[in-house]
Amino acid sequence: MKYDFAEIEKKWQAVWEREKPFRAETGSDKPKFYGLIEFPYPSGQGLHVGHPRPFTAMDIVTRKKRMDGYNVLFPIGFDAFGLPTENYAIKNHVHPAVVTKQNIANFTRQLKMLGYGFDWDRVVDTTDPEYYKWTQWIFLQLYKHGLAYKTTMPVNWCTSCKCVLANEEVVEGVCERCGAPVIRKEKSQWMLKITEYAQRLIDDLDDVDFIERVKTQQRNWIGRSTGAEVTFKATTGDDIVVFTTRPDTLFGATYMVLSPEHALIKKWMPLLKNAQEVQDYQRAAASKSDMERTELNKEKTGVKLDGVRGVNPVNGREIPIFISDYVLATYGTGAIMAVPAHDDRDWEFAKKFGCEIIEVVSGGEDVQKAAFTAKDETGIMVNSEFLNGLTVKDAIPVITKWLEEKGIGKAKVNFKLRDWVFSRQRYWGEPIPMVWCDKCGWVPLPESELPLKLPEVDSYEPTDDGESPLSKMTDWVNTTCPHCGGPARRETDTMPQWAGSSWYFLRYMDPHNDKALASKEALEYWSPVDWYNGGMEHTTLHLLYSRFWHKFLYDIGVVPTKEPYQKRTSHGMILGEGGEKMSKSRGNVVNPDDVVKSYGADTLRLYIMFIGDFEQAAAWSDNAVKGCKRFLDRIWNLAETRIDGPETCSHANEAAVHRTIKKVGEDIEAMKFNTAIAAMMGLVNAFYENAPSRGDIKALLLLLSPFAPHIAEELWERQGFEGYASTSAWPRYDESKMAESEKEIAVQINGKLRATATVPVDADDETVLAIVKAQEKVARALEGMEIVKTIVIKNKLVNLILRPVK
RNA sequence: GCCGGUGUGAUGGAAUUGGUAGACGUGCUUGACUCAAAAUCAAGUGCCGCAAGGCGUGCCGGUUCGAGUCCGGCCACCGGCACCA
Repeated sequence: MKYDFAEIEKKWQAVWEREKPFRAETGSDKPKFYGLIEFPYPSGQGLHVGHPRPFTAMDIVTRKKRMDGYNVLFPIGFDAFGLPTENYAIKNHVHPAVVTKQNIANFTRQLKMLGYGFDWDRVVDTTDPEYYKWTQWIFLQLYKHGLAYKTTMPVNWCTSCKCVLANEEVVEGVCERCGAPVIRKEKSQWMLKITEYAQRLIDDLDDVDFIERVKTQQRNWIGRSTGAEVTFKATTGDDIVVFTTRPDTLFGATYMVLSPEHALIKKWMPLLKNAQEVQDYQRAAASKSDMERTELNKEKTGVKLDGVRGVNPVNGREIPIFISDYVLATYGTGAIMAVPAHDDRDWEFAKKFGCEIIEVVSGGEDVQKAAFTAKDETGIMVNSEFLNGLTVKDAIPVITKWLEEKGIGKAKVNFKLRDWVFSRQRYWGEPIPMVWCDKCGWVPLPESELPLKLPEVDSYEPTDDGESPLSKMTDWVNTTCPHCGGPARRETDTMPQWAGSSWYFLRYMDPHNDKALASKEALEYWSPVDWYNGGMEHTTLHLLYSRFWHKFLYDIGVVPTKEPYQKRTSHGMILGEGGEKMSKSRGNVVNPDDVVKSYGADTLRLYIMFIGDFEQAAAWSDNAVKGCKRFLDRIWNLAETRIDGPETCSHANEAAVHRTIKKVGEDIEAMKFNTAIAAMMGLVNAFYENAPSRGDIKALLLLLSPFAPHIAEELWERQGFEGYASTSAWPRYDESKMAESEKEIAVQINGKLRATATVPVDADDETVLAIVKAQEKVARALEGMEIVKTIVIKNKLVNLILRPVK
């Protein structure tokens, strides 16, 4: 019979549906393993071939863990709030909830078609009120602990989505999602104080097993820098506080720069002789978009304040004050001391505006020609009174202590991370459970009133004035104040897409609980997630946000661990056939439905893991898919009919079987799925040379089971083995059975490969040398030569160093 | 500019602690089966050379009996951050 993958896959999927062999059991005595993948956004296009890569990888890992005797939680759900659904709803006049339902049904069909061992009883959907009740609950806790606040500030505004964005969602000045330009807009927004957790979000990376590039990317994004805050006096008597990472260069500060938005400028305006010029500059800076500010990151501009000067506190020198947009209002204190001799940006500005450049660190080139910025021991302090002669490294603590003693400065740490803008002016998101009362201000909804459900509306379009569509729903908006009972209005903005995904992994632990986001028992049992695989694009978004929420939940005693995820890995993208990104416009999108139809789910699973290094991007190849199908066909041919005999390995294949068991097991743990499959292919090739015994086949089917579960199960049944392959124990290997009796070793002469020799394994050096020297090629090379040195590496090689006999 | 990653046959990619470079797959060549093709099975396939032999892991140099792997110096490409003081 032919390998009828369609029939076989249907058959076993029905068995899994009925018998639920992949259900997780909270509280089991077995050791637990929680494997997590990023839950998909159920788009209208359905699953993309990019999805099966991480999904199959974690399916393999968890299937193996199950076979190793673990109680495995491998859940799935849907991150279903979001703009594409809402936009589709607007265009087609369907309710987003209806669209979401259809899309989830389609995704579910596709995921089941691929044979993943999810626990389907634990599916979560972020748009389900029973789910977002708890998202809202977490928001209320954040509010009650002072970590959610509403404020008016300039925010990122996507001109196409008509919606504010978090800093993390702006990439090179454009919207991360739609690519439209982002402008600055003053809006009143809910904010979450992620900055309060900045230090811990860095520190606790030391305790988790994340791949290095994830850790560094998070550290870079949080952007910690240490230095000092120093108070300069202005000639008006005002204090100007600056932040610097180089307090050692204080004696070289020859001017100051304030950001155009700095508060003191307004106060000084009447004193300025060039007030008009200053105001013009402020206006010009304000109208620049993010794009212009970053892209035009070239020529420095600025205006000198005419009428006010600063005083350098270390030497009492009066220095000019400028305003310039190269100083950011949102970082540090929005003001700097400029040390042109030792900072590239200050140097450039000083050259253009003719400011004095004073060297205070020697060891570089002429500071009139370029700034000398080295921070290490190469520089020695000069022109700096009591710091002279010290290295930069030694000078920093000395000057910091001095500033503290004089009361004009102190050590200070700054972060690039900004608070999280948490409001969106859209319909399809969680309503923010807050009420505005003219008498009481912002009042949180009582927890008993959760979930605050989205109202039914007719139109989901954001309003032209940038308000949420909910603002038009007067019935819903107008309410009573939970505090005083007077008339009040609901918050009409909704939460960002990232809200629901910030805690979903907790809900999986206890998805049907209506008393808490999850029971204490479930949280204690399953926490933390043991292994979380996901995309690099979520490193500064989802991963950072969910770590923040989890730390907060830990602080208020809800969750038992400081960190949500013990291990984080990341997969490379699947590219189109030509190595380009798959996209509808390029027409190179591969649909998993088509592949399954032509080759079957097992072939797709195998191919997507065999395609290359899991962490590296890989290009799809229709031809190479066939190789994986061939491999399964070859296994089918070997095992289609029952092989009788004892369930032990055949003599001829024993070593190969044991080596493959070891290799496949280790490779799965190391995410080297491609070489695991290569090893199995090698074993099958060996079986074509030496017919496999019943035991040989049994081992192969068990190894294959996590990768290609349907065919493995079918052949397992045909062979008449007990139970199911997918719930059997992972095979064991025996090192002593892996060794072969003979080994081919390399024979080098003067370090160059000249021959190979077959020697008994672990033979002593004399035996090996005797065999090697007896070889014709070696004997010929030895003529007229003497051996100067002999190197023998057991079971690997012999190297003879020769020179002519004199 | 800073941080991280990658560079290996026609091609996707393999190579423990430095120890036979190119596993496994694709493609290609040849043979078997077939009226024929596909499929399948078998053999071959880094480059130059009839051969002996020589040359080969982005480039230059070094350490070593021996370097894809270690050290120094470059180049190219990919990703992240970017006027963060």
